[in-house]
Amino acid sequence: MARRSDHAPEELKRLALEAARAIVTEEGSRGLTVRRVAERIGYAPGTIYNLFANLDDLIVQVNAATLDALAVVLVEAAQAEPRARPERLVEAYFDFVESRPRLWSMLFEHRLPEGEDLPDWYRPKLAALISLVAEALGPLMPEDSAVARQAATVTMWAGLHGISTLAVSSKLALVADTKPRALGHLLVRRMLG
Amino acid sequence: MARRSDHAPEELKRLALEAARAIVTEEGSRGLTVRRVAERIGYAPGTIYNLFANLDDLIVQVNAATLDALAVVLVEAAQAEPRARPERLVEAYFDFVESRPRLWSMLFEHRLPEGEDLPDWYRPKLAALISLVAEALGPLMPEDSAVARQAATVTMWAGLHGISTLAVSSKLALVADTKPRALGHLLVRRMLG
DNA sequence: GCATCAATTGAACGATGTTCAATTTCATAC
DNA sequence: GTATGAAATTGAACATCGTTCAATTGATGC
Repeated sequence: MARRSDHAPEELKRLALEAARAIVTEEGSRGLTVRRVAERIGYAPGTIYNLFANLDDLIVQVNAATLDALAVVLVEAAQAEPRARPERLVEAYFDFVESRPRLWSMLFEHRLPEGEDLPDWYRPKLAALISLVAEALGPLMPEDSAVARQAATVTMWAGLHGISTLAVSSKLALVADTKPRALGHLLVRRMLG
Repeated sequence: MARRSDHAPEELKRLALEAARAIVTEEGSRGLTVRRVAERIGYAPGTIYNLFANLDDLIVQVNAATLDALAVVLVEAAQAEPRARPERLVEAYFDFVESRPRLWSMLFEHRLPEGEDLPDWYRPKLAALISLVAEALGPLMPEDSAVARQAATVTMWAGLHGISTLAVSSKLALVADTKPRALGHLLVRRMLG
């Protein structure tokens, strides 16, 4: 049984990504295998390789979707009036992380094979996220030059990232009794002067 | 051929950890397998399971050693006169990360199987690191309560962690042309008010 | 020298990512 | 309707992985 026009090729890819997302959500990235994804969508393992170069490619695409979802959430938080934005952004960020801890883990813990780089289409996604925050917080930042504002934004972003990944891997709770979210607010408050 | 008194049991464990460390240093955590470690020390795969519960256990112990090495480096940096400490600590931190990027990656990217926690002896190692920084920077911090100082310290620590892991996975270079180290200094400067 | 015991082995198992020749289905042409 | 060709799908095969464990080996105590 080949060629099922059950699903157009694009549809099939969407199905596979959705299945992968579900597996990671339910049991973490360790449960994500090519065979499980195939089984879940009712195809043979080999079919996955028509849709993705390999398992790493599939993972990167799931991660990209997670990044997109984060962008949506942050865009909304950035609509708030300027002075409320820092709080809103931090809240939105941690709400997102806490609602998808396993997808979040995979997003930042997955490593490509040595020497392989993230695909070119990945960079704009990350850059868009940073720009979003930079523009939302720009009016509130003390620094004058655009370069300095960019540096401050990236630092905040990396800082939030650090807090959330340590929290998700339960390494933060080992050394702090303060909620991750509170540390995030502290960080942003200080970074904005 | 059994019982080689070539190596006492403790010595053998040390050898295995050193072999694992070398493999990760040379080719990253993806190259680390039980069979490769065994081969490298001239034993059969099964022997590794006399020394470690499983591969995850071995990895956690390599990671613990990395953490210990970081502590050594930071202790030295903390000897400086109080006002020079922030700079020195940040420099020492990034020197360390840049000198062992692959060990560093594994330290924070490795995940235990779902539901398994880090061993109990791991917590004090992390806590000691935080205390070290907290005590070194305490005199320079504007906050009054010990709780607030702890929160600020953890935030700095998590922030540096975020910056360095994004840098090591080359995600930072995608969005910032500022050197990670400079972002680290910026973060600490702001966090210390 | 013999028996005991623990360390060590390596074959075996199930599962993994990946490949690819063979098969099956669909669209098209007649 | 049927034949043809292209394309999608299959699933067996391969190498490798983590892990287990009965068998084997070497040292130790008597």
